[in-house]
Parts: sequence; C-alpha cells; structure tokens
Amino acid sequence: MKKQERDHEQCQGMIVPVRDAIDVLSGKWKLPIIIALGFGNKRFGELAKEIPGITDRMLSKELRDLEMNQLVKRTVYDTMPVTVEYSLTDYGSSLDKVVDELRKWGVQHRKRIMKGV
Amino acid sequence: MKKQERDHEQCQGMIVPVRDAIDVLSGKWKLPIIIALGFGNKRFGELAKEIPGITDRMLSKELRDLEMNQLVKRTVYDTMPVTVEYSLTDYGSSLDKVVDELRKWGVQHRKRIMKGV
DNA sequence: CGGTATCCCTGAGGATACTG
DNA sequence: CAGTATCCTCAGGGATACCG
Repeated sequence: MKKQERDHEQCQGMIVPVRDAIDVLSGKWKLPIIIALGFGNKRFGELAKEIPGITDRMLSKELRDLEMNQLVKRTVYDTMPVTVEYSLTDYGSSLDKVVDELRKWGVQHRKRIMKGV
Repeated sequence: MKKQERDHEQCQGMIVPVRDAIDVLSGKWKLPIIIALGFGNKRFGELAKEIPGITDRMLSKELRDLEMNQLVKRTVYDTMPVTVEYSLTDYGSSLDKVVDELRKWGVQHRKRIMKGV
C-alpha cells in the first residue's frame, strides 16, 4: 500500500469518530449543561442559573436531547409541587477528559485573544 | 464563602473557556479540516477529497474562518496555474489533545451505538 | 486548479407569554 | 417549579453554475 493511501485511511479513522462525537455534542449548550451537572445533580431552575444566557426553552430541548443520548438522567420526585432532578449518567461522565482538554485549550485561547494577537 | 458559591464559581470557570473553544471550533467542518491538515500540508482539492461530504463552498468558507483565527495558514505559490497550500499553524497543532480525546470518545460512542443500546 | 456567486432552505436559537 | 406554546430571526449549510 502506498503512503498516500495509508495516510488517507488513517485520516478517515480520525475524522469519522470525531464527527460522531460532534453530532452528539453539537450546539452551544450541550457541553455547558454536562459541565454543570458534573458538579452534582441539579434541578431545572438550578441549571438555568448555572448556565449564562440559556433560555428555558433551549434548556428544556437540550436536556431532552441529552437524555435521549443517555448522557443525562431525569428523575421526577413525587413531591408537591413536583421536583425534577437531572444527573449525569456514567456515560455522560465519560466526557470528562474531552471537557478538560477543551477547557485547557479554551483558557489558552482566551489569553491569546486578550493579548490582542 | 459558602459551598454553593464556590461550586458556582468553579463551574463558571469551566463553562466560560469551553464556550470560547466551542465558538472557534463550531460547525461540522472545522475539526475535520484541522485533522486532515494534521497529516501534512494539503491543497484545496486534496482537502476536499479527504473530508467526506464537504462542498467547495463550505471548505472555502471554513478555511477562511480558520485562517482568521490563525489556526490555518494559506500559502500561494506563483506557479502556472497557481497552487495554494494549506497548513496547520503551531496554534492549530495545539488542538492535538482536544482532537485526540474527541476521537477516543467518538470511537467508544460508535461502538455503543452499534451494539444498539 | 482553486475557488466565487447565487439561490435557497432548514433548523438552531432567541423572546415572550402562559400553565399544571 | 418545571416546563410548553408560539412566533420569529438569522446563520449554517446544500446545490448549482460560473470564472481567471
């Protein structure tokens, strides 16, 4: 096999899974929600406070998406009025390292921008 | 300071930089382009071949975005007809670990989906 | 070869009001 | 409290054609 062919296959081997990940995590809000839940289970209103700028509508929608992808678990307590608690699943927690690298890069990026490069 | 306040601040300290990163890397195509260039400098047509499904228009637009953010460098060679080569900047290469964690997670995710969980 | 110009459409995301 | 309902805007992205 030629070098270009090897390169091409290796390249696809990276691009395809990364695109799978992007598809699940797409949008402005999913990672912030996952991060917030990483600090402990939270109720709807608590999440809304923790995530700057999100509307109720988007929070509701994104939580549903994350629940469908089994990254987040929704638990309803039969109190009066009802309380609902959101938590990360183990699968959601497996994004830990991704989030951490993204955070580290983001910190460096912000520094760079601030210096006005 | 109370525990909730500490948690809140720590949480913001993660969310804000991650959102900075998301803003720069947003969309379906930027990370795939960066990955492809990680395998070596490439010309427009080579990139188009390497990235499944991208249109010329999107490739052109995304390359401009990445160039503006100094993740990618564009070099024009004065041949006939002109050839243009794209390469990762050092800054672009600094996304290395982010991409790798995303790839690892994506591989696991694909396995999980395939099992039909 | 390495793009641009147009046109178009969907869906992400925002604003506001309302409900059990 | 934990959302829905409704309406709206805009940008991401696709298709096709064309250009130096």
